[in-house]
Amino acid sequence: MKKNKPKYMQIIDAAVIAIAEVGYHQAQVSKIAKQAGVADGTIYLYFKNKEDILISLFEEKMGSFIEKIDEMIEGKQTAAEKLLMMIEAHFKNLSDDHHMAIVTQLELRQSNKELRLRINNVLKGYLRVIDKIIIEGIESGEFSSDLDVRLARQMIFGTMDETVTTWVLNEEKYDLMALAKPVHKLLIKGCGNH
Amino acid sequence: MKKNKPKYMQIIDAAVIAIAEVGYHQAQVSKIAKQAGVADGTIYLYFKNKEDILISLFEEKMGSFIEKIDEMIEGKQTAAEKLLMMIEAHFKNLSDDHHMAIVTQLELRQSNKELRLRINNVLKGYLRVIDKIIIEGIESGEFSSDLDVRLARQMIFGTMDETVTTWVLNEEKYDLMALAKPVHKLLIKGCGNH
Amino acid sequence: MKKNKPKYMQIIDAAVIAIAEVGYHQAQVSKIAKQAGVADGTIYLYFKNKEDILISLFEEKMGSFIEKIDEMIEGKQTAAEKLLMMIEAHFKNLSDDHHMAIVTQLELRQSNKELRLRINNVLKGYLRVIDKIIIEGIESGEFSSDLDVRLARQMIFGTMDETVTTWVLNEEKYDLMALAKPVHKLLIKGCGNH
Amino acid sequence: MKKNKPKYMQIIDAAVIAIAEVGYHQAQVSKIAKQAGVADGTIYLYFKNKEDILISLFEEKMGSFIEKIDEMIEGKQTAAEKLLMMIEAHFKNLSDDHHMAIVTQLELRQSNKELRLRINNVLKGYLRVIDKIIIEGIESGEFSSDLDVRLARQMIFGTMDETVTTWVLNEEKYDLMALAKPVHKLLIKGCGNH
DNA sequence: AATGAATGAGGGTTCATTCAT
DNA sequence: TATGAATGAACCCTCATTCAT
Repeated sequence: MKKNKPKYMQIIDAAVIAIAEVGYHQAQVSKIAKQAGVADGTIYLYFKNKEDILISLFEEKMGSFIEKIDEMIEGKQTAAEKLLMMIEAHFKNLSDDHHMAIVTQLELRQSNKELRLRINNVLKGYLRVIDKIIIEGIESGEFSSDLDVRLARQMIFGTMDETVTTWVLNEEKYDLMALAKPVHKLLIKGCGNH
Repeated sequence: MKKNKPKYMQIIDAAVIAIAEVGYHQAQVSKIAKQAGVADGTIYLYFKNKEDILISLFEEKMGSFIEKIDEMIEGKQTAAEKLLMMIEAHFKNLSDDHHMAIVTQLELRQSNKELRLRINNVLKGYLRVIDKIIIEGIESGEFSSDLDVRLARQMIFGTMDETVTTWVLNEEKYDLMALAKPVHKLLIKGCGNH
Repeated sequence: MKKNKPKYMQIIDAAVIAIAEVGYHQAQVSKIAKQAGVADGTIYLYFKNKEDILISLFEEKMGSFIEKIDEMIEGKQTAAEKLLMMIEAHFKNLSDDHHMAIVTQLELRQSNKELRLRINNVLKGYLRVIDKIIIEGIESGEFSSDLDVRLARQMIFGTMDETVTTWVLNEEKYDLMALAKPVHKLLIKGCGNH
Repeated sequence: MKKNKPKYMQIIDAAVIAIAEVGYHQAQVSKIAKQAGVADGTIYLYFKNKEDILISLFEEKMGSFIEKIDEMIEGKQTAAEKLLMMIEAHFKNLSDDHHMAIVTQLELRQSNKELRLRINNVLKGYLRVIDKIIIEGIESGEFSSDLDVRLARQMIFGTMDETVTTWVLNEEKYDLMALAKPVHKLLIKGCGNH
């Protein structure tokens, strides 16, 4: 598999940095190659085209993130605990990687059809995790029984996403992690059973 | 003022259509000009460059939307009613204009610095409206007194935005307006005072 | 005749300034129009196209210069005196009009076929004046009898022109007029009869 | 060094031809590329932009010409002989290369600031050669001791230049080389010591 | 596998010119 | 005559991608 070859990740990591620094369109393939320490042509031994780098990058990083989340959540009992775990993991993940945060929140919002399709495909895995938590919460009685799963998921994801985007746009001037608990409280109340 | 010149709005409307159809990058200036029924050069009598069309388009449409919202909200008594009004207006606005919905939710998420800056500037007006509702809700006792305004705003805007984006990505196959009430209920619960 | 209409000279004078300041290619027609205080379209009531302005400008200014020279020379007796008169007039003419000096020495050296043709046509009148002086000098015995008229003319014109160009390129930092006499002496020696 | 790469000279030679044929402004980069047998983009691997081709072309050709002249002059004893050698070399150089003659005498007289600056820089090398001859002539007593070096240089260069330009404008209908001796005689007389 | 020189399609923008008023 | 809004042809340059080595 491609992913085992060292240059594959080398290029992906270079792309994250290059794209975060100057934006996707400004990040020429030759710039990424230079950053990765490989020749321009080498990029095309590992990626179909420039867009493929962007998508692969997301698939790679997000894929491992979802796996990690899944594991972490297993260990928690209640839906509320699982949700908190997820929010914290989500925030921590992006807090820890400045470049990736920019790429995720800004650069990946490119509006190309194929790009969007493949990104949404990856995101689906994440949304499924959220759905699982919601359904579990409803079944356990933690969450309101008439909660619309799709809407609840949109609220949860939308809120987290908006929170991170705002933080990135504010140049990460404040502590994102500190927002995990209050955001969680807000969402729990929204989903909750009162 | 530019806005009184018929060609100004003519070009903006053409741009909305052209960009919605093929995306911002694929929408050549000449294509927009053709759609508007003007010469290529005419575009540059009204806009500094291509990007300026995109921004102006947003400023124009969003600006008038915010004004409209502001008026509509005036007529409502409680914060909850105002919030519902806003969500409904937000959803209706985009439901009614297929092309604009695509441009707003997808194309405007371009990652160019200046673009983002000017868009955020417009958005601030919208966020202020949301903030006003939240603060009013807190003061009237409708909303929890320990509600963090910024977080609540991020939840409200994030949820609405995510809901519309999902709807657009699903090719508007279902009725967005029907989601206004349940989304409102969800958000009210989240902000609410229990 | 066009030349009697006030706007004709108004535009020409504006063109000299605009072209001297930013160069022919940078001097947009609209800029010249503005400088002249007329509408863009008005230019085309007096000139066929942009290039026609440049040529007309030269024809106009150079034409009257040649006439002037011709008259001044009449009054002089010897060929040497006539030559000095001409050199002094040539240098004075360009010394007195900074903008015109730039246009003549630099901007008019555009390499467009038609432009060159018409400019040469005007120049011919000047060269004829020089030829006349040379022939007179030969006939009177002042100049060498085996002087090649064309070569002598090229020496005279070439030397004057190069002197002015060098002066312009040196940003007119020294007194051009002061060079008239030494240049004259040099040329007389070259043409002279020893 | 760039100059060793075959494509560099290939493009320069193509540019000389293309520019001589249709003029600098009419000579599209794609036309030059085609003439050179390379892709448009290849041009930009060797030149900063279109103007850079024009300047490089001059630097390249003139640079080697000056070197050549310098060597040839070494072998001559008197200043007069050196001057003749230079005039002959100058005329021969342009006689032998029809395209280059056009480019040098007409196209390079473009009035762009940076262009002029860099061209003058190259020319300085040439003017220094002329100065050297003049000074030598004065010191050896061949030339008048009160000769102004700058003026003499302007006469020499101006006369040669004007002679070549006239010849080019007359479509090279006569033998330029045949003028070397008479021009030399004229100039020597001008500089001479009588 | 790796290189990097070469490719060439593609498009935003300028500005001389026109023409309806 | 005069206007100036509108026109649209024309072109340089970038950069993702290829391919001979």
